Amino acid sequence: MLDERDRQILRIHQSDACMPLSELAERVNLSQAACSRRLARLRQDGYIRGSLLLLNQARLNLPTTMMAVIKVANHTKDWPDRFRSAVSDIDEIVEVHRVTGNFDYILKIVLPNVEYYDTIYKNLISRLEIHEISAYISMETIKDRKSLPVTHLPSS
Amino acid sequence: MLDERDRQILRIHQSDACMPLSELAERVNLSQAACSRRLARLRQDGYIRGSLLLLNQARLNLPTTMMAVIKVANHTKDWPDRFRSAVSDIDEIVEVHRVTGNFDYILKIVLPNVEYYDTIYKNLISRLEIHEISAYISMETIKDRKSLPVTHLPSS
DNA sequence: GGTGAAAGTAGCGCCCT
DNA sequence: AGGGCGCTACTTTCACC
Repeated sequence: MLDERDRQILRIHQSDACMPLSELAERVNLSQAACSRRLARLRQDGYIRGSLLLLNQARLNLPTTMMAVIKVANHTKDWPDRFRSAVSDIDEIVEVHRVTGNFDYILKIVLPNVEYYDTIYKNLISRLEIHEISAYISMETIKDRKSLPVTHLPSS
Repeated sequence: MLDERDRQILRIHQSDACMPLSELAERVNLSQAACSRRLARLRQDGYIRGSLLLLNQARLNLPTTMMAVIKVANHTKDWPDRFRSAVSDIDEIVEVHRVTGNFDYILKIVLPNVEYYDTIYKNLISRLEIHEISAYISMETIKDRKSLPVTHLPSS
């Protein structure tokens, strides 16, 4: 289990993967050696899976975010694999969840503009039998924490 | 504008913020100095906004992901601010979009379990007048690329 | 854009508390 | 389990070509 120090390390380090060990150690009031040991353990135990560079979506000419909900036409045996491979192939689809309730899937899509959605749409319906698909344009991203809360860990 | 090398750098570096310059330079067939100069420029021009540590959601006791859609009861003047501050305060709400169409907001929520959603729900309705809120449990995350496609940039 | 040297870091082992 | 030290190896950065 993790103690408060470990949680602090994850919380602070999470938003800056490139933070030098010296700074991280200082912020959690630990020597570099101790901090390095803890980091190694966190990595070892699978708490830390990797690091990412945070790119500027607008700069990459992807200012538009949309969400789409999909209902499947026929829940055939080969559908899951075909769906998976279709959404995998489309780079602009960044996130896909299979969900309970009156939809089957919820997608997040990033695009150069709203019109470009049509390209994605045509691509999808050309490869899959979709019963219903509705798209929602994000007018404003109110919150987008790329980090996770470190508050639900069982205390040690 | 960016040339193919710059795009390559972003594409490769994106999925590993901690990749040593030596490796990055080698993979794009550039000297370390040249690669470093390009990186500095990309940073300067705002393509790179920062870095993140990718944590293991399950390990953090947050194995459950849900999506929620919300319709506002009354579109009053003070609603946007109150909504923003409510969702900001709730750590488990990781993403919020204000959208067009027959919903007003779409949320992404991470949780220790499905039951915990009730806590979030009660928290939200205690602070806001919500006309309709429906939650969808993610049974399976089919795709979740934390990186962005680097394919829509105007070629130089 | 390439090269080479100089300064700064990380990571490791060690021993001690 | 943490602190402090010294070591080596590596990374970054800066001059210059």
